[in-house]
Amino acid sequence: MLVPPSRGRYAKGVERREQIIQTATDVFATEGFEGTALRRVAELVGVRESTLFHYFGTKQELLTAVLEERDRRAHRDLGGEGGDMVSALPAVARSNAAQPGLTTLYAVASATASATDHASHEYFHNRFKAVVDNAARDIAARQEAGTLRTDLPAVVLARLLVAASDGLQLQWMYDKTLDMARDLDSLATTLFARPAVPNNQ
Amino acid sequence: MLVPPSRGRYAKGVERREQIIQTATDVFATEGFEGTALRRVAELVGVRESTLFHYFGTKQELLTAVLEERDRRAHRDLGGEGGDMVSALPAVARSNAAQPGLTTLYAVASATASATDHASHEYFHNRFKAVVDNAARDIAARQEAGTLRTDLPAVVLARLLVAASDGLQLQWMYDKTLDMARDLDSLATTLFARPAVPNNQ
DNA sequence: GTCTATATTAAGATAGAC
DNA sequence: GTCTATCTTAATATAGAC
Repeated sequence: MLVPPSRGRYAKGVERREQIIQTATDVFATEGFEGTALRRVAELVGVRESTLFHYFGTKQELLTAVLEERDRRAHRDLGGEGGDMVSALPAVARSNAAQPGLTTLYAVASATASATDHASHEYFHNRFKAVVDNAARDIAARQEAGTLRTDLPAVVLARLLVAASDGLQLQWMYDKTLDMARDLDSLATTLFARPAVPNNQ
Repeated sequence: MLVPPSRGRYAKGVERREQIIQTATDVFATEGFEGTALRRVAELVGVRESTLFHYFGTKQELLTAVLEERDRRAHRDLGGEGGDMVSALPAVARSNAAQPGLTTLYAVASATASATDHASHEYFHNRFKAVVDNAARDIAARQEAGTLRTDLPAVVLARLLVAASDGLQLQWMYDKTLDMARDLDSLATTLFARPAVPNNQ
């Protein structure tokens, strides 16, 4: 990311890299992160532990790669760029509900990495900024189009939308019968709706 | 709990118990939970480690006691029972922002304890239920009083309010310049406001 | 003042990190 | 394999009921 390799990665390396991330995703999602030794991941991939460290210098770095890959997939699955985030969040929630292990992994990591010296701190810091900014851009566009309330700044609505998303996820982790997508949809469509001009009082 | 003590706790024991919780609160809030040995807490209290284990069977149990005491205090500081939760949350947020360590401790623990076999799982499960129920009761009362929108069920609004609260806290952990209280106030007063009856369109 | 539950500690087993 | 932190067990000191 910082220094591009002078020769580029060999095809085999790229593939192995993906394979490790995929396996680590499964293992971390199933057995947790803290409690799991990289040995498990290495065994399932069919390589030595040292091979893992060749690709990812530390266990935390591998975790960050897993989370980044999750982001990339979510992004891909929900169609391209920044647009339409308000209506996309319920779908994201539905997808997350279908992957309890991975979703919990994200939640735990996001809370744990808040210490500034934590290895994944920068990742989450940037992620929150990017997600809120994206949402704000989308919301601002809708406000200009007249389909969203304008009595609060787009950034505030964006923060609240993202916050509700993460907060509902936490509640869902303790009660899997909760329908995050439904509640988020209520927020996005009903609460964010443009209030009618008052006719009296 | 199962067998009630035949004689009850001595005054000395009650006091020491409180002292341990207070010290553990400071230590965990400052140095974290995972990374901290109970030895540190014992030293600061001025007792042996085994004394800690006499009062709290496990480290997790001590953590749960710390979190419960935090709840009790927050409850006390904001005046009595369930009422007025909607307008109280911004104040809670302000109070939390003034205690970054303790707030982070709660956030990390709440995400970590979601596994059903985790020692603090039941505590958080009950807590979420109680907090959302309280909020829902308050919101329902305001809906009947005509001061809150009625186009969404009280429970949904309650879940969203609590979710926004926890979610904003997470964002704040990565950007301490965020004003959680202000955003929460916008949610509670503006978004939850009763929409006017439309006059046209 | 005696008695026994509770408070405290000492010593060591176990498990996990490095 | 070594080291450190968590937890157990058992034994001693002390508070407070009677």
